[in-house]
Amino acid sequence: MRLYNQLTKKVEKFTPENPQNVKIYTCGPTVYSFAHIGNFTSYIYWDLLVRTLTQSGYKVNRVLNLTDVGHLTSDADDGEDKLEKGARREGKTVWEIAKMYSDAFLKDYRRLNLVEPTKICPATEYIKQQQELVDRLTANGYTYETADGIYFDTAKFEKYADFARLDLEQLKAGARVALSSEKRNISDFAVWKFIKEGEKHAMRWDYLGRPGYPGWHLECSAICHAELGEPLDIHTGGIDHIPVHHSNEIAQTFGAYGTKLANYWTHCNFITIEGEKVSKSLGNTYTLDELAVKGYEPLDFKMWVLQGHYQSERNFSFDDLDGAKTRRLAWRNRYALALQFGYADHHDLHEQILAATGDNLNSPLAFSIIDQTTDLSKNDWQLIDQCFGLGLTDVLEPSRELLEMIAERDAARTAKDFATSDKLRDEIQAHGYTVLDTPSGSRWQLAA
RNA sequence: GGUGCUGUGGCGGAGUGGUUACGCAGCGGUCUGCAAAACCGCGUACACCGGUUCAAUUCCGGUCGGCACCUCCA
Repeated sequence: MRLYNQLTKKVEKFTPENPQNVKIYTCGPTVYSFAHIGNFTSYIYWDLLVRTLTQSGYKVNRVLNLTDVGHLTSDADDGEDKLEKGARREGKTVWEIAKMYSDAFLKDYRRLNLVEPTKICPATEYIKQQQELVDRLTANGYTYETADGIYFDTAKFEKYADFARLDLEQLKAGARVALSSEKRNISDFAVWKFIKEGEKHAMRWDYLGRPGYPGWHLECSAICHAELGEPLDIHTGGIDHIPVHHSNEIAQTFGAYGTKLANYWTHCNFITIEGEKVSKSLGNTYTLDELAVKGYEPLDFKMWVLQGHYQSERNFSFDDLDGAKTRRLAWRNRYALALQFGYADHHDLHEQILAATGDNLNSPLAFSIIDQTTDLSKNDWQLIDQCFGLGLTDVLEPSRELLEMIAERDAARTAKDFATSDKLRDEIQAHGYTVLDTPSGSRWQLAA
């Protein structure tokens, strides 16, 4: 198994600390609105990662967090809390908002046939651990206090800029957010925010004798420490996390525990939609439900995602999605034929697929192998489903009545009674199946 | 301004110093009562300019594009 590692900026051989307990942490969603296809792109690629590791014989122990704590929409002091905003918009409490969107996320997660994490951790269930982390940072001399919170002093962690190759001087020049007057360095970040008297903030916890809430980077370090322990084998996320979120996680964990957070850091690229960046304000993104309305199953979308490589920029378009949908239907029908013809197993298929996916998750190459191998067996397709989770083998076989109808049509056709034969074919089609006439008799397929 | 990624046939998308990627769409053929499917075949792709080399889409240098992140974001 080879994997790109952001720590070294190159593809490396993957060697876990313990093959029987490969520790993976995935930065999860902030649950303040419905997750869209851009969000799910990353979880689909991490599903591929987990499946590839499992297929390679590793035992995966994976934690996914849910950011259900409200955080500021920007670093500016007057920024608005996303959950609070969502709650006001929908006339619900912040807790109801978090619950509702967490449930929606997990429902979509399952619709995409994504392997369940070993544990899913809502950040609000780890407040004590986050406070303890701040305690340790303070005890170790990494923090300072301002009027609005407790900040991490990034100047105290000399390797801060290395991970993202940040140029802190230049960052200052190009920053689009004004430097808070009390921050010592442009890259310093809040680990704990105070709630001022009279300030509305529904989610609040007492800390150091006053109400407040955790900074938005804190939860990942705290949950990793509590649930997995450092070093993790792999920490995943989107490329947007590299410069800020993950740099901060690394700094916090080192500051609190003196340890390396993870051995491998891997990030997926962002997709654009019809040539534009995914943006909620542009309203150019889609949820799985919105795709379903247009006639695409969640797994058709997953097929589209896996046709590309996780590190490349993809542009989503419906023309492309049509292609992925067609290809997936063709695969399901190849499975249907495998059921009816009973092809022999291809014993080297597993090895061939792993040679591709094990090489930095090259799913497009794996797919080409599947297309080039004819007459795949039932078992082969089941293996492919284990590798990619595309729901190819949950094909619903025709009922006994339908099979009889197919046989009846075949008989009519052999007797050259084409009127009856064609009528039966239409009826069968109405039930969602297409009939194929092969030299060895009629076979069924799923209708498009 | 900084950092990183990227430029492959109609579209998407792997890969490689010299031999078919693959998929979708299209075209032709075999088969077929018709249709469908399946199978076979077809398109003279690798941004541009130099360099290295017997040979470069593949390595090196430069030019010109495109994109993302640096702000909550996967």
